[in-house]
Amino acid sequence: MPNTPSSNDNTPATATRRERRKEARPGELIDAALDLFVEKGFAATRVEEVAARAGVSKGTLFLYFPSKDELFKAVVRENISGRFVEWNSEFEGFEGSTGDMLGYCMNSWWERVGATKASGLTKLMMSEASNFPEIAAFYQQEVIQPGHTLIRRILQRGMDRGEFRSLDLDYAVYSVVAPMMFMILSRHSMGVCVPSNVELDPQRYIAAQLGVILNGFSLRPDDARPDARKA
Amino acid sequence: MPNTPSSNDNTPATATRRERRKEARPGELIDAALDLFVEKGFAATRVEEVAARAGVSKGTLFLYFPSKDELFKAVVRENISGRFVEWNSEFEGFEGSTGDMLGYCMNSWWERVGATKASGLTKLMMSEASNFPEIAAFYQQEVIQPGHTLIRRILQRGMDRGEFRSLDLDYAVYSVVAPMMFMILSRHSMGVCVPSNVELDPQRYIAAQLGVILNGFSLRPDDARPDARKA
Amino acid sequence: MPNTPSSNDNTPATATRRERRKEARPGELIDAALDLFVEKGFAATRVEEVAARAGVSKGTLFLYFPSKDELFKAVVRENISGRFVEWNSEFEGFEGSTGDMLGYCMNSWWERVGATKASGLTKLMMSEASNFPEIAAFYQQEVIQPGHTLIRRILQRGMDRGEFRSLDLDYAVYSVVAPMMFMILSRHSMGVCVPSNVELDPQRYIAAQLGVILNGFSLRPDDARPDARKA
Amino acid sequence: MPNTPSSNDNTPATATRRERRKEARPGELIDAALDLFVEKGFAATRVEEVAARAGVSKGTLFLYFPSKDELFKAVVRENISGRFVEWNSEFEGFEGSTGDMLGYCMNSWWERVGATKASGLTKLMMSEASNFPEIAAFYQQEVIQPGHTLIRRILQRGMDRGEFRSLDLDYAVYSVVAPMMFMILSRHSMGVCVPSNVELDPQRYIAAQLGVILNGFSLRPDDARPDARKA
DNA sequence: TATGAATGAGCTTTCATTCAT
DNA sequence: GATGAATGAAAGCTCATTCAT
Repeated sequence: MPNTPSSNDNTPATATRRERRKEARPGELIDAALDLFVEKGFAATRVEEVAARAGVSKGTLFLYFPSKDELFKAVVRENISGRFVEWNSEFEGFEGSTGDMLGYCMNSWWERVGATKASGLTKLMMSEASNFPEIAAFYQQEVIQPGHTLIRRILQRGMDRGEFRSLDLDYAVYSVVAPMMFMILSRHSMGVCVPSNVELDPQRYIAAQLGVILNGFSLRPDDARPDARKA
Repeated sequence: MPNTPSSNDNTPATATRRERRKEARPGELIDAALDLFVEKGFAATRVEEVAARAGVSKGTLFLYFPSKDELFKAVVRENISGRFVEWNSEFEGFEGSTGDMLGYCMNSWWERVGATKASGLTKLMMSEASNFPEIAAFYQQEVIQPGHTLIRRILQRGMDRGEFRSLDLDYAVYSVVAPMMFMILSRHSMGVCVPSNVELDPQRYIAAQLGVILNGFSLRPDDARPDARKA
Repeated sequence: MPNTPSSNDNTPATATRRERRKEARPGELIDAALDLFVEKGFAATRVEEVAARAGVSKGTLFLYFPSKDELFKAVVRENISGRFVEWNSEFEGFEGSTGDMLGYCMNSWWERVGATKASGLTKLMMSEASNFPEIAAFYQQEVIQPGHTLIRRILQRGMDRGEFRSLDLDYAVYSVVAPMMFMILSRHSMGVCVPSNVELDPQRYIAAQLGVILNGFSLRPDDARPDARKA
Repeated sequence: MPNTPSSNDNTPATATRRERRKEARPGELIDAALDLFVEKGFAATRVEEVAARAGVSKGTLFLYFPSKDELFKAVVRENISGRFVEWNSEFEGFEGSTGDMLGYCMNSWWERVGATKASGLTKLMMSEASNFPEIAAFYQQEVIQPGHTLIRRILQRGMDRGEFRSLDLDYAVYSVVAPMMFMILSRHSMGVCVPSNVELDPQRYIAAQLGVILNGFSLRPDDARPDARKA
């Protein structure tokens, strides 16, 4: 609220340094944790390191997060699952073609997650999910489910509006998801996905995948009739 | 098999049973380790388990591999060896349409890799590569490069024969690779890829992805005069 | 109670509310601590809980008691104060048989101590005494000594009046004390005294013990010529 | 088996030092643990101390006992619950009067448990049971239950044989148990039970309690008739 | 005086690695 | 060569105690 500076005049200037610290702490810890989790993985990151990077002691971390698990969940919430409300509402208000919509969706996902440190969390889950079932369940519920639901709704919209051909929805979702996941992996897995000395250009990569997908989803001349009657 | 000594005639007669045992040890340990690393991940696998599964003691394992890290490296090196010779020669002799070829390729990859223990190796690399840079480089050279080259050649063939539209080859490859990698992940990562209580059916999955891809690669009516109207 | 100032007239008018508060603090903390120490033991009670129950912050507790240990000592000291004056005077005036007297004594002890929070103090001493030698000495002087003396006097009265047989007084005292202590333990020690799913009924328990004790103290026919035949 | 030295001749003298250590380890650890648990309590004893006192490292302790809890259980089994088979069989074979039997029982309990370090375990349970429910349940099952059952059987025998009067068994048990527990407490609780400068003499204490109890259990002249017909 | 954020020693348990036998 | 007993560094978490405000 940069345009309502006077409205805070009654907030005492006495908000002490300590109080300000206290409010900032969770965020500082989450930032530090994101860095380290992404860099070293969940198991290999020691809470003491996280605390140290945030400039506090081990005990202080546990003042704000009751366990390492909860710290991780907070990191995920802050960096990924929190985004879905925004995306969902963008979907609701979108006016253009479903193809544009899908493109917008993939590109903005890339900007807000894929290109950021947050994408490291996805990689991390792939590596360590099986060792931390509770975290895996959380991630699955907070990230995977909403993501799938959103994409499903987009594809459904395309079919409803006659823009896409009739799709096996349960599986078509993965035509969108797989390239994105793959992109993340390629950025975090030391060339285990992509030939060395190749650096994928995200924009071009997304454009290419989108091109194939949209062409793949589109009505073929012969599809005109069979689907027409479906409605 | 102490009672079938003659069946081993091709082994030098000078190799006593003990020596043969000794030579077999590393292989047995590597097999056991592959199973366990794939099943539980690198960190969660205890060397004692590996030794036990190979039927030796913990100490013995360290006789053959100086550390757990080295054991891991041996596992990967041992299991990657010319996996592409066969496929390449099949490509040379293939007669049908490039669409069929791609379908054959994906399905046979599934049968020979995706559905087998070998896919565990892929998963292993994705999870652990960043901790073993040398191994990642090795894997990338022995597996990633040849794989990409093969798919590239297929797509090129499709374009050359006028079956596929003009593709950005560097990126189109991933339309094929990504869904396959994703499939492996979903099978090895405890549902961090796929919503819980959904079990992907490989055949249906591959069929669906192939459907989208081939449609996506295909010439559109307007493509006849390639890219003319795109602008 | 800001609106009932006159009701406190007997408090010196010079004591401001804040000062009164301040004087009450230690007592409130000690009460809270007694409850919690009894309920959960010394080690398992967190000072923060004590402070919370007393309605102050952790820091405030340390303003009044320099350490958890000192808090414990204060709890015991504060709760032991001339618990035996009353009983002693009742003993002086008692008119009935010594058997009735003992029964009265045990039952009233149960009502006034055993069944109340005060028994928690006894339990506390039994559990923690060895960690607080000075306190143990204090308790022993203020509680154990007077208690023993009282019971001794009762038994002596019984012998003097020919109601009880000749007893080894130093040890007979424990026939009375032991069952009472045991009762307290059984009520505070999670069934380490009494088989699970058994809940002792105090009245019945006391009646049973008293029955055995009185029968045990009573003159036997042969006791007429005391101890004569024992050899 | 000091009289069968030659029977061990076939044991190879090659039982290495290491092997001998290995067999002795659990016992050494249990002994060390008993000492420390009794001296400092369960919670306050660190496993590292136990290991150190047994002359091994922390890790070694966990080679033999999977957790601190299990170590404690082993200590209890070794020092208390193991005794009940012996006691029970002694009960079966006992020929004398039930009074003698009870006396024998109390005295031998004193010798084998009460007078030994093992009695510290009982004190420990009273202090810490509520903080370690699993251990409390174990103790209750392995020690309290069998003890009560044994005493019950003795009292029942006395009643069956017309030696004891009709007793409220559920509560009479405590006439035996309470004095014993009390004795233990007095030895471990720094004079919280017994006046200072009094050192209870166990033999005399037990004799005195037994005297009162047996007299208390015995048939009174008037009991002769009513109980006589009960049979 | 009162607060409560911050600290850090201390505890149990795990497991790769060593080495005497 | 093979064993497996022994080691000890680490790691997550708790809580009495301190001290800036």
